[in-house]
Formats: sequence, C-alpha cells, structure tokens
Amino acid sequence: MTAPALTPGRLAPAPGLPLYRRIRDQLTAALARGEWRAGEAIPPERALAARFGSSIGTVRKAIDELCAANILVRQQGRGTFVTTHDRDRNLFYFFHVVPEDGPKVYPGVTLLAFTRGRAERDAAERLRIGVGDPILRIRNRLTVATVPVVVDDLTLPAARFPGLTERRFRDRPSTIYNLYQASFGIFVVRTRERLRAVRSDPLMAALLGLRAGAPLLQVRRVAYAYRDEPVEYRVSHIDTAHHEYYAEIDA
Amino acid sequence: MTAPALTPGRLAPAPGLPLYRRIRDQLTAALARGEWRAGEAIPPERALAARFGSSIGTVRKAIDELCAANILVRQQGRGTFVTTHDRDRNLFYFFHVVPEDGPKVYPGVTLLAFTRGRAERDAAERLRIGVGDPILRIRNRLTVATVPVVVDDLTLPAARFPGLTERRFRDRPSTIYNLYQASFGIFVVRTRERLRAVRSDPLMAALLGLRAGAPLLQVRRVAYAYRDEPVEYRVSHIDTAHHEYYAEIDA
DNA sequence: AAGTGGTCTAGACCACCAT
DNA sequence: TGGTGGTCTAGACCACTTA
Repeated sequence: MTAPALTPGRLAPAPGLPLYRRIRDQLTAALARGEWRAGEAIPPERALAARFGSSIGTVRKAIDELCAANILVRQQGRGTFVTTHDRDRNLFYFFHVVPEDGPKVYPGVTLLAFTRGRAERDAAERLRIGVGDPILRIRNRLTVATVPVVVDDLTLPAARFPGLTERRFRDRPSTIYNLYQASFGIFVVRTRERLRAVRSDPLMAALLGLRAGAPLLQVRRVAYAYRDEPVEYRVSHIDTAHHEYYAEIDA
Repeated sequence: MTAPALTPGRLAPAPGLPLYRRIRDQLTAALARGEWRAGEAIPPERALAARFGSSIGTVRKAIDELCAANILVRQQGRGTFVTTHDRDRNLFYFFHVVPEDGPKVYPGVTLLAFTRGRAERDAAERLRIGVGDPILRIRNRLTVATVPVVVDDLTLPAARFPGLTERRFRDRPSTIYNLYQASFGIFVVRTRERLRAVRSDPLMAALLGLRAGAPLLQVRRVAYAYRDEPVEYRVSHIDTAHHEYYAEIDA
C-alpha cells in the first residue's frame, strides 16, 4: 500500500513539474528572499522533507541540483550551507589568469576609476537595460607579484546597486562578487565570456606598461545571477606575455 | 527487516568505494573493452541491477554519473545509449569559434599537412610520453563561409593511433574525434585549454591571409580520454577580427 | 551521544516510445 | 501492449562532525 506519488495541494505552483523541481524552486525562492544568508546552514534534510511533505530522497534530489549549480554546498556530518563568494572560490571559478610557470595566485587589485554614466548600446544590450539608463563604470588594474597583468572595465546597472559609492566599493572586505552578494543580494552563478586577440591601444599600453600595438587578450564577460539576470558586464584586457587564460571544458 | 546495505562479495574490487561507484567503474571498464559500441544501447536498468546484484536506484546513480560525464545519454522510453562524437555534438562541445554576428556554423576543414616525427619536450610533457617518441603531426585549416579563420596543428602519440595514414585521416566519414573513437577506441571526454594573444608570424599570416604581426588568438588544447589520459595536443591560431572564442563558466 | 549528510533497498506508479 | 527510463516513497543503516 504505497501512497500515490503526487500529493496534490501540498506544493501548489506548476503542477506539471516533478515534485523535486518544485521543491528546488521553493528553496531558490527562499534563498532569494534571504531566508538563509550566505554561509549559513539551511535546515536539515529531514526537516525540509517534513516542511514540504515529501520523502527525504526527493528533498535530496532538489538539493543535489542546487549543489550542482554551486548555490549550496554539502558537508557531511555538519549540514548544507549557502555558498559564499570568498577569495578561494572566486579565484577558482572566476579568475582564469595563470602564470606561464607556477601556480595560480590571487592578484592585487587597484581601483583606477569609479564614475557614473549612461549605458551605450553595447552594454545596454548585454545587461538587458535601456540605452541611456544609468550605469556605474569601474576600472581596476590587477597585478601579479607587482607586475600589471589585467585591466578590468566593469559596467553595472545602477538600478541594481542602489547606494554603491566609490568608498564602499574600495573598502569592501572581500571579493567584488562577495560585495554584490552581501550588500545587494546579487549572487553571481554563471558567466559567459567572449575572447579575442586585439592590438593594445595607447591607453591600455600605458596602464599595462607595454608598447602600443602589443597583442592583448580581450575578454568580454557577462555575469548572471539566479534566474539568468545579467548583473555585470566586464571587459578585461590581459597581457599574456607571461600569463595564460585557462579553461577546462567537459565532454 | 531490510537487507544490509553492503552485500560483500558480489562486486569484488575496491570495497572501500560506495557500491554505485564500483558499478560505475564496472560500466566504464565494459565500455572501454567495447562491450557496447558508440551509439548502441546499454542493457536496461532492471537488467543491470540484476547483473550487479543491486537495487535499481543504485544502478541509476552510477548511470547518472556517466551521463554527467557525457559518456552515456538517456532517452526516456527508449534506453540509455553510448555517446557518439557526431557533428552536432562536436560543434557544441569542442568548437568554440563563433561569428561576431550570427549563429555558430560548422567550419570547412582542409588538410594541409600530415607528417611523422618525434616528440619535442613541449608536446611530450603534455601527452605524457617520452621526448623523441614517435608522433603524428597534422595541420588543418578551418574556413567559415570560405574565409580562413583557424589553423590547427595537431600532435598525436603514434602509439595510440596504429595504422593511421593520411588517406584514412582525410577520408574519415565524420569528425576527427569520431575517427578517434570509431577506429582507435579513444573517446575524448574532456579538454583543457590555455589561451593567449600572440603576433602572427609570417607563415600563419600567409595561411590565414593576414599581414604578419596581426594579433591572433592562440589556443593550446590537450584532449583527454576516459581516465585522464592525454590523447591529443592541439595548437590553434584563430583570427578574431570577425570571430570570437566563446566560453561559458558555471558557478 | 546526538545530529548531520551519504548510501542503499524494494517496490509502486508515471511518462514516453515502439510495435 | 510491453518495455524503457523518470519520479517517489518509507525506512534502515553508515560515515562523519560536534559537543
């Protein structure tokens, strides 16, 4: 005498979806409205199973997907925790520049400029905002062992970052993506990057200590939050004379 | 009265590993020795559960991992199949060059050179063979809409490709990775790439119809088979004047 | 010792595909 | 209609962490 697989009414929305996906979406929604903060544990699986009126295996399958999306992290014997954008994580997932020889290291970051402006067509399209909408522009220079290697030009939709000032940006305690998460509830989940080789213009050459015309790796990255919302457009120029851009592709 | 979780003796090797991983490894081994060929269905889950003396859920978890590694593909109602390196798959997973505007298209491939030689240090290290071991060198030019965009220089460890001739390489029915799979049992599962911006030397410039010194995107890719065995070292030079290299990074 | 996630079972029923 | 993978249950026991 097994109970019917679907117990209607317990979890109302989208009855076409399997239960474990509806539970996953409920968890995502709870995360998005801040029920559990970054670094905190979510309730134990047995408690969640009771809350959603499902079996524990179904809750585990929902959590599995959130772990695969790097939104949650399991720790056996301790609990399941909301991922944080700490230094190590950031280095591992989002910083792809490695020295020609030797291990990856965390770069030094210098803020070169912090200005307000209005979105041009390129940035507006990528951030899915209107041309002329208010934006923030930030320029950083990254150094590895005091040698300048990367210049980052960030474009942020101002509407998503209310009250972000140069001081707040400069005095952030941790990584940039950690600031997005802790201060604005924006959790970067995925990025898409387009790369090309370009000639260095005089400005970039000066910032990186190169001759104009030297080849640079240009990376145009859009960072996305929970529901595929673009939240940052970043153009990087990388001097790959003694560093490389590293990518691992499955399958 | 539930049976004990572990039923010792049924699946001998590595008793420290969970059952579903041992089953996964058994399946991988069966795949590697050709028990089921590319494109064929593996036995149904119920049959595998009987064969391994486990419950169906445990077999499913093993298959889940092989699907995640893109070695198997499930099709509801039909069966579970061994992945093939067909054109679409190859385009999707391994060809990252997209036009500046418009959709990705499959490139035309022209074989420029096919020679035998001995491994230099760089290639030997990356392929984990000895310096001086026999290798095959292959040069291809890729065109998009008749415009040359990429020059690929492949280095293959000759020992892994016995009997591969220029004719056989040129007359392959499908993709290069499909040839590796169908003729040599080498299934490319993952690649690692290192990218940098370089100046075009005179030879590359001539092959791509550019002026020497033009910036090129250089990609050095190592392709790996089942157990992290390197099977191909490929250096690509890409003209990114009107094309881009596209990467998607999770988390 | 108590509490967490991790593995495994045995079986029911659903959704989909081929015939 | 019969066979496949997909979902779900209810519960046992294991492995690990913390107090």
